[in-house]
Amino acid sequence: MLARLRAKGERITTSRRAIIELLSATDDHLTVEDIAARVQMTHPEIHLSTIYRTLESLELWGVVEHVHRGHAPPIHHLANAHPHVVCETCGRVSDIPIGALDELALRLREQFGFVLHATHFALMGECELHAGQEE
Amino acid sequence: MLARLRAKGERITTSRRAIIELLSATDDHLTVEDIAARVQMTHPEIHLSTIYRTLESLELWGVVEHVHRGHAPPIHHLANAHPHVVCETCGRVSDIPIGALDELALRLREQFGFVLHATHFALMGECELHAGQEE
DNA sequence: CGATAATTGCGAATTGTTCGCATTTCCGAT
DNA sequence: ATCGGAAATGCGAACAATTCGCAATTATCG
Repeated sequence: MLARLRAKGERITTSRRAIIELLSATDDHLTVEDIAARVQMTHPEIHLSTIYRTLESLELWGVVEHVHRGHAPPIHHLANAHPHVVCETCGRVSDIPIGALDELALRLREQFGFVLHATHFALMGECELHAGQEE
Repeated sequence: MLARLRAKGERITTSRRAIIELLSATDDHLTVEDIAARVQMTHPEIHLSTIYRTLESLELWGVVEHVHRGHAPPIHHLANAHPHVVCETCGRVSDIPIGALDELALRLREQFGFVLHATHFALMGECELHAGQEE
């Protein structure tokens, strides 16, 4: 993976390595703050703004993606496109299968010419534990 | 509409009246900043923080809703639940039919027990003019 | 190694939103 | 009509998340 970046002619720096390793090691859905906290456990010198910039670069290179979750800050993970659902009550993020939005995407494209980016936002609602409550 | 609020025992104030009138008069998708600018044309004394609080109240009472749009600030409109799509390139917001997400909602509920709030976030992607470009 | 362009650390600036609090306003009871 | 008290407002300060400018550092190439 680092090799892939090197092949692209990008530099391998401490923060890039640290963030890629962190995201590779977990399936969690991490906010920038989460990432900073964990990266800084081993590399306290890595500044928050560097994390923002690193994530931005990694995203540009297709290594990382982020997902918007309404009121909550976005989450980041290795590029591995699948849609997400977020419970508006407890904040839990769950993955849903790749393809779950295909039918919708097709319909939007045919009827409105709109090309859905199904992984760049979360579907919001209530998980089974909180269904029925309001936000 | 104002009568409906009065019936609920809520007070009718200048900012509440102004915001309801503004939102009733347009189909646009307005950010808080848009709302402030327009309301303040006729009521310059209405403070931005009042607009936030008024929108919060109106939302609590089911008169107004807001929709999240990823990077862009949320938009507000009279409660009139239907889903939205947002072009990530030009920012344009379009309404899509009530029910366009029903099938998806049903499937999420059956398979994951997840109750979709189909109008509390926008579907992101590219409109017909910008399809193919990246964010 | 040494040059050089990319990247970082850092703090300050921005943006969007919330809060505390003194003052004002709404509205039901007088 | 007007009074009293709760509710809402205006205001500025506080906050949170993110971006920026810039000097110092560092990864890579020759």
